[in-house]
Amino acid sequence: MRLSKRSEYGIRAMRQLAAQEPGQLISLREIADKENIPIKFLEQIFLSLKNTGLLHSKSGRGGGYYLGKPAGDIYLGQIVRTLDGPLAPINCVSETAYEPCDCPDEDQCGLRLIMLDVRNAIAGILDNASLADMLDRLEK
Amino acid sequence: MRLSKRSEYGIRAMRQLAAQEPGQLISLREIADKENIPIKFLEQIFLSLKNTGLLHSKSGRGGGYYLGKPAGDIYLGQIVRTLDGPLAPINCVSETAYEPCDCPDEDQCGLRLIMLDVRNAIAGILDNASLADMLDRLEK
DNA sequence: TAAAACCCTATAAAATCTATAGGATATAAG
DNA sequence: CTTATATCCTATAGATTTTATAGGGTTTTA
Repeated sequence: MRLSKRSEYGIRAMRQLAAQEPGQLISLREIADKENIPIKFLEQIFLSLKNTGLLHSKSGRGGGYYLGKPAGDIYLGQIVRTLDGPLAPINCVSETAYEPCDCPDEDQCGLRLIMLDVRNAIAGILDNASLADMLDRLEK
Repeated sequence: MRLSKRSEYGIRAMRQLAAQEPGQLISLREIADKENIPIKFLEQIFLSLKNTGLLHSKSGRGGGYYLGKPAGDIYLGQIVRTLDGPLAPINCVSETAYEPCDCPDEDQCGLRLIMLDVRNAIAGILDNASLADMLDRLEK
């Protein structure tokens, strides 16, 4: 039930961007240094986040990254799904990557129903926790 | 956020035992056949479950496995922790494998607080879902 | 035109997960 | 008392995933 380094790094990096004035750029190097993340690994992570629109960038000298949406509209669930794949513990309870399992009746499989609860609980938290929320909790 | 095959197999196998009359033995072979689990892999899984007391066994001809406790007292949380390790997404929110992270103040780290919610949600479900509950849900 | 930044793909290195192998030990039946 | 059947236990192979690095290309600004 682990959060990968990939996601952890991604979230921490996004938090740096969220703490910035909206639209303000930060370079990869600066974020990697501040958060102690291997820079080339973070580059890959940012590439994925760009592809799903959570991040924008500006190339060239003086360039950098900035959030694709207001920090209040970026939820950890989106970040984790982008970087780690589905939140669901097993595919037969996934919203984004559903695949049938081979139990005879999915609606009567106790294991599946419990894992569905787990999925819903995880998604309920991560899909309601925005980067802005994360910063707020920090300030309290 | 995935449940390993190891845990899935373990839970499914334990469910077979839970469906039995209390104290009734089933052999490894029979369970592996019924649940379509590689027998030698299941053997390893059972070894771990025996070590944590969730399973007992009887050697020799006519031997087999049976639950170490009533099905109502064996919770999925225990099985998953035994087979997959801690439920927590990151170690700094783990009850069973706590390790400090390197944020300056853990009580003010928004990421940690959210992951703590996630851990508590997962544990809240899996530590309250027994094998007996799982069978009940099946019958409804 | 040179420096600094992002862009993108490939690959290496490490770790983890899944599965198999094989012999040791225990028990019951014949 | 021997054989068949089962668990016990450790080692290791094979596959996959995760983490990290490499390296060259493109864009932009000074």
